[in-house]
This record gives sequence, C-alpha cells and structure tokens, in this order.
Amino acid sequence: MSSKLKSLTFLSGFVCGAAVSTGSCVAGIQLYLQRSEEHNDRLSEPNDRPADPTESQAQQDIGRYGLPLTGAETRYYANHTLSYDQVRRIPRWVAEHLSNTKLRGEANRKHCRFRPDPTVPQAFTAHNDDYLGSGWSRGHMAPAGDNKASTQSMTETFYLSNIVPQNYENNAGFWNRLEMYCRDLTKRFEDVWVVSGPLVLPEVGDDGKKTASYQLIGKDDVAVPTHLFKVILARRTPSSDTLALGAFVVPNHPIGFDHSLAEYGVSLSDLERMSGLSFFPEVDPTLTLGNLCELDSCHLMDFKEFTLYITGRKVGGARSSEKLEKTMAELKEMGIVPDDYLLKLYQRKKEELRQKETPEGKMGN
DNA sequence: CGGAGGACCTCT
DNA sequence: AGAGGTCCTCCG
Repeated sequence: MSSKLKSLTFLSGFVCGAAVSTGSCVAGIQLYLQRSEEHNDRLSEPNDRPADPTESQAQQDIGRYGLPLTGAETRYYANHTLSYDQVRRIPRWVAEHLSNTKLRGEANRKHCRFRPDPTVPQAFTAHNDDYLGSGWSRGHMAPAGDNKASTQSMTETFYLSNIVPQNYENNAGFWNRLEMYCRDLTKRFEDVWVVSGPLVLPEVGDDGKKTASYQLIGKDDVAVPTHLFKVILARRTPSSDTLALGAFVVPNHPIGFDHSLAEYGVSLSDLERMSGLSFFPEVDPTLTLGNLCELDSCHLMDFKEFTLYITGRKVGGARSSEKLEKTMAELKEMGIVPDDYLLKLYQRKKEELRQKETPEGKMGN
C-alpha cells in the first residue's frame, strides 16, 4: 500500500483514454475556451482597477525601489521559446513550431555541447556538474532532433535552460519515441505546435494528506520533476477549421513498449490545473478542437520499428567493419529481420568500410 | 534518435 | 593538481 500506488490512482483520474473518456477531453477544451472569454471580458470592464498601477500613489510608494523580478519572462531562441524557473533551475515550459521543411537539414548533435544558458543570470543557472553522476540524464524539452535545419538553433537547445533531469531509459525510450511521433505528424499536418515541460505532481500519503516533493541534484539544487508534459496542436492546412489537440503527462521513470501514448493522455483543462499554465490562449474560439488521438493515430514506434530505426542509426555511424557486423548480429539475436531499407544501408556501409580498411598498397592507383 | 563516461590533451 | 576541451567508445 505504498504512496506511489496511490499517486498512480490520482493521476489516472486525469487519464483520457481513447475509448471511454474522449468526451471529457472535449469537455475540458470547451471549458477552457469559455474560461478564456470570461477572462477577456473581465479585462475589458471599466472600474475594475486602475489601468496603470503607477497612477496610484500607494502603488508608486510600494514600487519605489522596484518590485521583485521572477525571471519567468519569455525567452526567445532561434527555433524555440521558453519560460525559465529560476528556483528549480529548469524551464517552466518550452514551445516549438514544427513543419516538414523545418525538420530537414544536416546539423549534427555531435558538434553540440550541454552548457549553462549564457543569458540566464549566473546565480540561477544550472551547470553540467549538477547532472553528471547524479543518476539523472540531461533531457531536452525542445529536442535537438527538431533542429537539424540549423547548427545555431540546435546548439541553443543544449543550453541547460532547455534541459530537465530525466530518467535515462525514459529519455532514450518512451519520450524519444514521443518526440519522433511529433516529427512524424508533420507528414500529415502542415503545422505542428508543441509545448513541453516538467511537472511536480502531488502524492496522496497513507494518511490521506497530499504532498508535493521532488529531489534536488547538484550544488545548484536542480529540481527533478516527477512527470513531464507535452501538448501538441496540429493543423492540416492554414485554412483548416479544425485543429487537432493532444495533451500528455508522462511519469519521469522507465516506460516500456507495453504502454501506449493514449494511456498518458489528459484533458487540456486538467493539465492546465496541474501546470498552472494556459496553453495556446489565442486559438480562435470559433475553430473546432478535435482529439489528436482520434484525428491521428498517436501511435509510437513499437519494439521492432524502434530497434530497426536505432540499428539503422548505428549502421550509418559504424566506424569499422567489426562494429558494423556486431550491430547486425545483435539485431539478429533479438529475432528481428532487417527490412529493405536497413539491408541497403548495411550493404552501402559495408562497401564504404571495405574500401577504407583496404591497405593502400592493394588499392588501384 | 536519445544519452553517458573514459582517455588524453592543453592551459593555468 | 585541477579545470576545461576534444575524441572515442559504449549503452537503450
């Protein structure tokens, strides 16, 4: 009867499964839009409060030496945008726009290095030392893989302002596959907007009391989130009158191939309550918001698809014939038959390495 | 694709 | 001795 189990129950209350609770997703979205309008109405009412706080003498006195700064302002980079949490030393949210053309390019993460964001005040930035040896990996929110079009933009995704402590297996596995799914969406939707970020969700103890707690790592006390969220908004064409929306909350621990993405779906309004954020506040209320998992598949790569893909990456990067053959042998050991794409890649690499490894004397002049 | 860590180098 | 950088090898 651990508190972890109860936490799972707590979370499942928000889960929006494909079959049963689709209605609650839609309801949540409508509620959200309605609330936005009410908010706008309030803002336009006269006599609510002074339009300019500095007109009040009391407010002028209070702010005589300035009011506290949060550092939560929106920060703009070449191909991602974020708000930073100066207490936790991790982003609050990171936003991106994906499209088919933007994902093409030759930028390589091997030429990038994790480093403190030079634009974040020294007192509030995380450092590599906080992560190394901590037991947690440095997980991108805006993925490097979304920035192949520009070395500059990829370099910026390695700023620690875009990084959270993430479970190794989650990062390389489920979350990685989720990021691949987002990129795959650009084949079927002209525009895809993604907002990602960390969450610290409460747990219900055996005494029924709710507690939110999280680990801190390194000398900078970088916060380890209990969960990560990702909100996806997809538009077929600029003239579409329907937008596809999906919101997901993923535990920051290993998640295997026996779990589907839909299991982690939540309604937007529930995620907004969990995160304290309002997503896509300028969506036209007259547009229809549909469930992404109904308008699209929400299908992540399965074990075979993923292993074939990873093997392809390894084959492409093999530095010797020995490594190349070992990689292919491992695939066979797992009982997976190479597809045509991988076989052609393998043959091409095999020939490339054979020529490179042939002694100069045996090469024709 | 997503990551780590060790060996070796230079500079101070 | 320690800090920082690069290259290489390794993992899922």
